[in-house]
Amino acid sequence: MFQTVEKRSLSEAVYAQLRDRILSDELSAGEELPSERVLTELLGVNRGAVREALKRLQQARLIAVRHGGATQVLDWRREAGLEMLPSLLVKASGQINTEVARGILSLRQSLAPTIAAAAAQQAHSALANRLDELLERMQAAAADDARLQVLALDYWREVIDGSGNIAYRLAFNSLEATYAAIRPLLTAVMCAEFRDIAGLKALAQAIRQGDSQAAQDHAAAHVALGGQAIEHLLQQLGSRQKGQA
Amino acid sequence: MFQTVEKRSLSEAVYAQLRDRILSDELSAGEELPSERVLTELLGVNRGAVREALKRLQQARLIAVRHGGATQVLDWRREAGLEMLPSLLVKASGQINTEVARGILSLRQSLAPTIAAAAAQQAHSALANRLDELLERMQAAAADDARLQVLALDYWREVIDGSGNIAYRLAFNSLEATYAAIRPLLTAVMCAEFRDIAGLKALAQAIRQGDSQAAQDHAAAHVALGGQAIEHLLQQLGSRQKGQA
DNA sequence: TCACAACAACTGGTATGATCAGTTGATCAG
DNA sequence: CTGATCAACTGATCATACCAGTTGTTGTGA
Repeated sequence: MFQTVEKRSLSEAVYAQLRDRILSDELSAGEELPSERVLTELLGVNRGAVREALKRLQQARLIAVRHGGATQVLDWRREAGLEMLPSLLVKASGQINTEVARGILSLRQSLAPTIAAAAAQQAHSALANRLDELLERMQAAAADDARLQVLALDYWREVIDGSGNIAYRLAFNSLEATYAAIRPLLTAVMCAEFRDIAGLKALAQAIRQGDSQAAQDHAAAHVALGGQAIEHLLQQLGSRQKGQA
Repeated sequence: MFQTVEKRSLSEAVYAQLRDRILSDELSAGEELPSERVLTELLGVNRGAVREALKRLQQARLIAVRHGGATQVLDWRREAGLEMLPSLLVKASGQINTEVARGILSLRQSLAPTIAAAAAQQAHSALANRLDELLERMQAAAADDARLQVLALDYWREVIDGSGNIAYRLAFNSLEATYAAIRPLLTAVMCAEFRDIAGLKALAQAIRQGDSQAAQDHAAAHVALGGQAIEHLLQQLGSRQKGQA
């Protein structure tokens, strides 16, 4: 019903503005940013706020700052990390970039089976027990798609933890942050996947038995459900946006 | 022969110190950071430097800052993205975290075949031509492992671009930044993979023919070379570090 | 003419101190 | 016990210095 109101600091606003200009190629790679003092005047904020925003851009590998020299825009396609996905997926205008969405889907469908297989190989009953518990909670909430979505994410988090691979975990974190940017949309579209509790149950069973091949197959089949649903939506979106243009 | 000397700004030093403390669990999730004014005194730098460092930590999803409230340390295992891999791989002490290294290897060996398959499906002759050109350059530099390494990375960058998937690209960028942190080591250890120009040639051929299955297989076989070499090294490292402890 | 030192005019980096603004918990009236 | 008030935190913003590195120009000497 209620949602926390968004409050944005100045430096965050500056960061978001510059980030979006860079990601939309309005500021292209190699281009030099105005000096901090000029930005201060252009944006009407304090130099500290500008510098804080620049530090964030630097952390995101979107710009390169050199003491005494000009600040350059980097090639985000070559330098940026997965944490930029949310900003790439939903453009500054609010529209969804279907190409990016397809890419994310593909990454997801590639990683999920691998992770499931690794989890089956590493962890067995302890993990499977936790998964079974989650599955019970999912069945109890079978009517509430939003709740199912949360539990499904918890489920995958457990599987990833079970794989013992921190790299998978970090990649998943970035993906999850991306989902969060369009959560309401996903809740509606991907319910076919959330409701496939049977698929997750089969996966848990495969993990319990340490059968990594079965785990891989069940994971692939499960995430394909959401993948198909989204692909269907993207095709609608694509033709609609094309129709508008 | 020569390498650029590293110059570190105050805010960067503060960032690095706090980041390492968080990633090493010295500062654990949920814990509250001292206030900015206190940090200023503890670290002996001005408040601006502290704030800039905190902004970077915030961008990296390592801390949560609330206006008026205390700044909390987040659970990096749950929040951080792939861009933290370099700092996780090589600990503050300089030692390599073998568990993280294995995770990275696994991620790499999972993604490479998928990406190769996608590239074969999407792009054909144009990409294959660029790859062939790179392969010629690799053959010309066959004696220079460091040069081969650079060209191999260029090769994969082309393949990823050919796949048209920006998510793969961003993940690759993070991985590449991780490699950069231990480049000299990799040059020595992974030369078996860099020298497998024949494998990359077979992959290029599969891409030209649009044979995604063959591309997937060749990619898997190729990256397995480096994977085995590193796994071998990690086992040595593991037993040596265990011997020291 | 050609190095090259010196300098001016940028650039970002650091420092200080004040003030605004949100949070928290204690206190006190109702 | 509820809810307003207030003091004491917290981070956020601001203005103004000055330090430090880079860059291009300018003038000097060989």
